[in-house]
Amino acid sequence: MSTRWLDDTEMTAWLRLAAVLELLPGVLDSQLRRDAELTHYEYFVMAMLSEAPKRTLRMTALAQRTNATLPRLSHVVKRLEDRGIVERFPCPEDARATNARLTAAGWKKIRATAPGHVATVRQHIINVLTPEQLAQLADITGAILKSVDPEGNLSEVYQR
Amino acid sequence: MSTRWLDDTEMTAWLRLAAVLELLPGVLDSQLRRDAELTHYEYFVMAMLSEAPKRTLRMTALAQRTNATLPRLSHVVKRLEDRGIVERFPCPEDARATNARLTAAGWKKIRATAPGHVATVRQHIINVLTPEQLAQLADITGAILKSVDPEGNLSEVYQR
DNA sequence: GCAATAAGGTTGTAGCTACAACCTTTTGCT
DNA sequence: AGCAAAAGGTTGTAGCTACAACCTTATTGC
Repeated sequence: MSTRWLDDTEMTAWLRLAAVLELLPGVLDSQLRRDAELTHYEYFVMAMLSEAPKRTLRMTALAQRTNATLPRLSHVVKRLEDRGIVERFPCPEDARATNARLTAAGWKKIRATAPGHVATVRQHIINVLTPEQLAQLADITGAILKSVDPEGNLSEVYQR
Repeated sequence: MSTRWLDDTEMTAWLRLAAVLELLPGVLDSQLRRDAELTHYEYFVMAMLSEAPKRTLRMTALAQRTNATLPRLSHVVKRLEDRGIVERFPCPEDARATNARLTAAGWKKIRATAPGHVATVRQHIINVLTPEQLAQLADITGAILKSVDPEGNLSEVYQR
């Protein structure tokens, strides 16, 4: 089985994407950690809860929306719970399930934190791209997500 | 200071990019871990060494090319050294510096591992994009890298 | 010349994630 | 009904990364 290697164009695109994968998470994490003692993933969990009805979601649904495994989410939510940012309670309809809800303190915290985070995203992503490039980026990442997560088990943000 | 929030187009592009940041590393890592007991970062270190003259680079240069901090690289190289994949030796020109060199076993290992890794990259990135999108991706990631790493301290893969 | 500072690396450790094991409740089958 | 399998979560732990502290050798300033 002979390998088809990457040509120059393919290699450049891939190397740059790999560099972004390596560097961008650190940039996001360090702003949030400095300004709010949060990781980007923790922020994202709070953001998804804040947009949900009653600021509540089942753990499984929350894991999907944050593109994470359930064990990872479980650990993160426990830490957020210890900090008074979220609370967990059993789901009435299904005794197996657990609901996670953003507390009042958590709601206050994400409202205080969001502006700085959005500014960071603008600074490094939105503002450095043209509107056309932004649309291209949505299409490109949509295609990649479709192949990385074919069954749509995780986030559905890439679905039309 | 009032915040300018993200509109729908901006939000979609960013949510999808964030999902890729979260999911793609795991896909790459698990293929390499399964087939070669390597993380993607370890593979990348080996790849950069394999393309260098004498398969040797100074730690600082290697850290730059792999978009990593020196402490992280130092730990990784130590583990690779324990496995006989790389070797370290003092740099003759500068007594402070350390050189890292890919061993014969390391060279053999990356040659054996590369086809599977390239196939994974093709499957999830290259093959799901058109040639135009690939060029767009290179430009977009280039712009992001320029803002994330303005001084060009790290990788120079984004420079024209 | 010789401190002071910078450059190049290594090491220790806290904290986060992946993976596996486990428990409980629900669903499906017959 | 009753039992097997699936769904929903949690917990334990190994391993990797970030951050800070530290050591050694070069370079700079005066």
